[in-house]
Amino acid sequence: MPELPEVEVVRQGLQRGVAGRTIERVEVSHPRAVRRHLAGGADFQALLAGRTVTAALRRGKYLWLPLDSGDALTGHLGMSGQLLIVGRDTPDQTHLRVRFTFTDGGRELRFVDQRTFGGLLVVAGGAELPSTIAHIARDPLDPQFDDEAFVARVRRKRTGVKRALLDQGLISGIGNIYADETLWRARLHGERPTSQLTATKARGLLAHARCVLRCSLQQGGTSFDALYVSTEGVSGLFARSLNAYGRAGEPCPRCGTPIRRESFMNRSSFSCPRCQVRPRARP
DNA sequence: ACCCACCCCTGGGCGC
DNA sequence: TGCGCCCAGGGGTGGG
Repeated sequence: MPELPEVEVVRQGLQRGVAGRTIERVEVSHPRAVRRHLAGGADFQALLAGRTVTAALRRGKYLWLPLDSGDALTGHLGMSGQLLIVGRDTPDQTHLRVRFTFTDGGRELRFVDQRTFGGLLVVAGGAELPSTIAHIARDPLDPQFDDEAFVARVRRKRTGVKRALLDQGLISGIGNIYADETLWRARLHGERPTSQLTATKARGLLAHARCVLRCSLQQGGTSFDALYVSTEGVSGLFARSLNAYGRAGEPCPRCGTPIRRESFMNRSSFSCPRCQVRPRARP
């Protein structure tokens, strides 16, 4: 569910609400939430108790909290994960999976996840960059993102533009919503072969992606329902600014042609049939 | 290197 | 009210 803007909003909430605090106790109430911590839930809890969180960092859609031990509490929200910072007297959420209490007696951190596609793990020595995330590219809002390297790599690929935008090893943080919004802005169909992009077009694509991500971040991300919220339980407002995603049958805000929905990798793609002409040849 | 199907889950919406 | 479908912002895997 959450893509870069949503995850970044959560990161900012963690930085404000958890960084500098010392974990007292960890309760794992659903083993699936820590399935990627191969040593098991008891080990997960033991590695965290008494540790101080030093920061809240993000790469793409992954988050991590560096610890004073040099390890990193690492997480991915999957489709429905939430990290909520709530008072101790807040009733347990239906899908509460992991609870963290802190030695200062203040608000708890709770990992709540309806579909359990998300998960947490402690990566040994991963404070700088957890090894489990090392294969993820930088995101386009990262100051160290290398534009020209991206342009060269994307043009070398033999695939469609949408697949490239969703390739977290090439450019991270973009999911189905922001891929469709980026393509709508760039007037490109997602099946357009990346090899046909001129360097100028590729730079433009990147600029459109940045624009969409920044704009969404400013509005707190996209929330279709209560499944995506910040650490404070607040929904984002970017859904009202979507031009293509989820708008099948509604007029294209640019030309009025009804937005089409197409099947794509067992999901959906939304685009304007007039502004975003489907290429004839396959990638 | 890439593509596809399929896996992991729960729940909301819809037609019947 | 119930049932069976389809759908949903994620990634990972294994076979072709």
